[in-house]
Amino acid sequence: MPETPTKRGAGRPRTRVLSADQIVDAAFELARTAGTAGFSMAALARSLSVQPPALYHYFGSRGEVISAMRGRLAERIDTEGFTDPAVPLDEAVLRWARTYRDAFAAFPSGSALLATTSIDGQQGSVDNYEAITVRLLAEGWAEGDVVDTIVAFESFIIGSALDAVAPADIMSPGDAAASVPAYAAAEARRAHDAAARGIRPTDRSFELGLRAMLAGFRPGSADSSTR
Amino acid sequence: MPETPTKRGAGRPRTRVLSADQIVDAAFELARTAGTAGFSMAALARSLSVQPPALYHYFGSRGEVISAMRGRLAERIDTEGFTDPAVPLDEAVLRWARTYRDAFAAFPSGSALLATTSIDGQQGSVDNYEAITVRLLAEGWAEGDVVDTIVAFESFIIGSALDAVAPADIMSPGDAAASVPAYAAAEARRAHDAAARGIRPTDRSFELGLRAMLAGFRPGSADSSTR
DNA sequence: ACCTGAACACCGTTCAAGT
DNA sequence: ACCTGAACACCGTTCAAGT
Repeated sequence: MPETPTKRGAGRPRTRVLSADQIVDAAFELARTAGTAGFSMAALARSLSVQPPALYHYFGSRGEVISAMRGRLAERIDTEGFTDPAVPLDEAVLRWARTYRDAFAAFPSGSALLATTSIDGQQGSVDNYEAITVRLLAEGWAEGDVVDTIVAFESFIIGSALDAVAPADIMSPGDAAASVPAYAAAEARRAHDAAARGIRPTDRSFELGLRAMLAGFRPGSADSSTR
Repeated sequence: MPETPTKRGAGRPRTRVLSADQIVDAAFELARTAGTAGFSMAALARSLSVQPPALYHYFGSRGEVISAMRGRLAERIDTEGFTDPAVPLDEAVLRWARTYRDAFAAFPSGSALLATTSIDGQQGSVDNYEAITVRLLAEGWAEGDVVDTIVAFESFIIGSALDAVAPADIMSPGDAAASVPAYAAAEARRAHDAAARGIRPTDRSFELGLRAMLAGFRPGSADSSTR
């Protein structure tokens, strides 16, 4: 939807029409309204009332736009609990994991892209990793277990973010309910319990899994599982 | 690459050229060789030496082809441990989770697609859920926790499958190493330890996280975390 | 029924303009 | 420097053919 129907002719405009930040803003808005399938450079350009090639002055490719979106999301992840000794480790992890999942669940295709795109050089992400590493070492983690612990939590968080943006009925047995009575009953119960609590089923799965990982991950817990 | 350069004219061929199974076979081969970006109906048709519209006689859309691939992968997930009382629960979960991750890590874009596509009506998947549900109930799980437990494990597994297909250096601090000394050292240690064990770092993260979840998830463990 | 060929409405990206 | 317009090589999907 062009906000101003004034036709821009060819040539450099007198005043700058775009900015990298503005493009990223519009990209989030587009991802929210158009979804993963509708997320294209052409649609992004339309939402900004410019021609697609104009975007390439600010970003070298579609991938770079997505990478910039990822950087924005990373800013919303709260890792401050790790550097504050007054915050217990469990609490720090809970805050980190919840803000992490929320940030990426807000960008439907973000989780998958995040998970498969290299962090390399993304200064923000790396700073977060440093804070977590320092804290885990202080809590007694073996140096060789620190990154594996972070990756295991991130895998759970990213998988949970994907689940959070999945269709609400993704776990429903549908027409097959009659042939899987125990599962169908458990699934109905889950939906009912979540509704009674005023949350989504996916939210409780996340909290449950997160606490299980917290309970299972203790310093040295890796020793027995090393093969 | 056309295997036979014989030009097929218009009209129904005397003998059937395609089959649904054959298309799915070719789709896996294409996903393997061309990756997510190169996975298109046009490329799939080329690999089968047919024109793209021919595929639509067997599958209604690109999404249906992917759904069929997902069905194939689901067949490779081992849930037999859950129905065999001689197999301890932990062992059953380990087998299930490992075969699950391996199956989807073999199909790069599969994990993200799996996670965001409804299971609804997929008979194979639902049968697996029934077996797991029956076992968890027998082990003392509350009915209201069963599906959340399954979803939490699946979130971890899918996130881990994404990590397994990510670039090997995804956790490397790269140029930022100097500014994050503790993390850089821990990351180098992780890479070194994995190499010494003859495995990939991502494999150990998976095993570590899986065992943490197993240790943390016990019947009734949800009670204290319900909010 | 099962394929080709033509067609439609899209893409991402490049590049020569114009100011 | 920063935009438009034209162009290229692709897409997914539909539909009218042909046998």
